Amino acid sequence: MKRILTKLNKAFDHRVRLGIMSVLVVNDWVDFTFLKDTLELTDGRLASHIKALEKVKYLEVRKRFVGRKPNTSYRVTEKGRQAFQAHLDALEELLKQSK
Amino acid sequence: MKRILTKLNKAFDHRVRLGIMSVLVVNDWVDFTFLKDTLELTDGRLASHIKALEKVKYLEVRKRFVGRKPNTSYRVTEKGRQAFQAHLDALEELLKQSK
DNA sequence: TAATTAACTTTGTATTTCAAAGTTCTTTAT
DNA sequence: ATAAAGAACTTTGAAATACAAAGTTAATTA
Repeated sequence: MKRILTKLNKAFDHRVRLGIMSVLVVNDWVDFTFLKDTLELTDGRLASHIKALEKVKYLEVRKRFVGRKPNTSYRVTEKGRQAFQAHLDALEELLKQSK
Repeated sequence: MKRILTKLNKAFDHRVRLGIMSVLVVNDWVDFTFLKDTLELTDGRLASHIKALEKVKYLEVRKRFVGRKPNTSYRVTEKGRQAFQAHLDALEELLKQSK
């Protein structure tokens, strides 16, 4: 029960980033539009939260053309997967704490 | 799986507030100093997050003297308890989402 | 040639967070 | 009586974050 809060990752403080991560941990290569539609975000808002996760290397990007359309996809890195799992573990521990 | 993000409560976006709530849901009337020590926060920082939770009526306050010392305690309101539970339920749903 | 689509980026504002210092009230020490 | 200390804040000011709205780029289809 030590240092409860330090184990929670501030990269995941925001619900939009929690949403992005939770979609990405169960799907390999998810594209921008899918995330945008699933999470019901404007493209600017989605882009900025993705950028924050990219910055700490929790996400990687792939840009290509699918048919004739540009397509950008993301997937979680190993580092991101571990960080997210650690965050969830910390959350769980926090919540099952007894008196 | 609809409107995933709207069910997450932004009052609980921050890890300090998650920490406060998780202590309060399992303890009746927790005092300021205990929260401060448990969560390892400065008093200013703790006070400001508590204030945010009070503002939305998730916490109530009791001020009194214990022996000769002033003592301020907090407990979660019914509204707060429900909101927190709803948030945790939403989190769980978010995380168990499948492809 | 014009309009559309995808995926951003930029701009400007508003909100949030924080440390550090200041405050109030009461007790204890000198 | 005066000073110092403790509890629980509040205030201040600065930095970081978040957001909507508008602008951008490159390729595509009408």
